[in-house]
Amino acid sequence: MKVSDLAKTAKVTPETVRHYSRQGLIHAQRNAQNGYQEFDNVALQRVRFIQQARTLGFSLKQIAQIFEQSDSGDSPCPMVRDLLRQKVPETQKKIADLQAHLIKMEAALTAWEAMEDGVPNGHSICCLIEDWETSDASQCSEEK
Amino acid sequence: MKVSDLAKTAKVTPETVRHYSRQGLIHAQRNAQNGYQEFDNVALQRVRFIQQARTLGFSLKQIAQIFEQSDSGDSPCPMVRDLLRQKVPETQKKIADLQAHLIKMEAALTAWEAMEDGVPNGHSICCLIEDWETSDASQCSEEK
DNA sequence: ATACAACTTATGTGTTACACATAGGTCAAA
DNA sequence: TTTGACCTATGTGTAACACATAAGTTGTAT
Repeated sequence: MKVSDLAKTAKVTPETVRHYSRQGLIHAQRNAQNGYQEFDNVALQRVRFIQQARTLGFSLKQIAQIFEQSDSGDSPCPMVRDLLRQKVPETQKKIADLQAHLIKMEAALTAWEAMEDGVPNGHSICCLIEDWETSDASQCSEEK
Repeated sequence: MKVSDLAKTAKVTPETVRHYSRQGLIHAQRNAQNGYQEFDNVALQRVRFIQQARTLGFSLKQIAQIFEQSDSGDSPCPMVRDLLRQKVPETQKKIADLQAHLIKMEAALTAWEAMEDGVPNGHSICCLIEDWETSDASQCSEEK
């Protein structure tokens, strides 16, 4: 398989394949005539693995470590398990943060729906954001 | 206020203040003697505004646009409202995605708890990730 | 046969929002 | 006056690619 064959099969861009190759995440034979990269099914499996791991929030660096473990004959599973265990609370926090933002955004939009647009008056840029913490957008448009 | 005075008051790093200044998000007078930047309360207000807007997911580029609107005498509020309206569904999607990942991660961790570590066998890197889609980690460790 | 589109290569730059390092000038206190 | 803590500008690094460049290669259609 050449770069774009692998890319199509794995449903990524050719650039992504080259990126992984440059980073040493996948390996290729070189065609002696033209220097083109030639990938096998192991590379395909790895690209698919990378995509899976990426959607779980693993970085390429972490994925590289997983491959190193695996290549050296050790099971990467304990490491993956540890990484996942760290990721669970991180993900929970991200969700909580996003939900808090969402609630504020929706509240602000609702409050603004009936409101006049505040015109900048030299000491206020946009009350919508400035009054965020107080969640009090009631005095947003002060004077017309 | 000098760079680090502003930084301390706004609770950001001096680097962040310089970054905003370089990007033109805040403006400074220059001390004629030594070329140091001299900030006023408007700059402080802006840095605080930027922090608020950043936690809402606005990029520095978007914030710059808000300032431009504001500086040219127009109310940035309609723009901010539009941006927020876009952000609500984006945020909802992010939350949904993260929750889906979280469920899978927790399920995988539970399934693995009782499991032996799979040893790489040449065609499997780490079943934990490979069998992600199927959510079926039962045949993870095939042979010891 | 040859022109042409569509591929490949390596390399370098842009993206985001800073953090950090460098080299050097400035300032207040001891 | 020396130290330590500040300031300056500039350049590099981060993550995971996307995109542009210039140049060689391949396959197909004419």
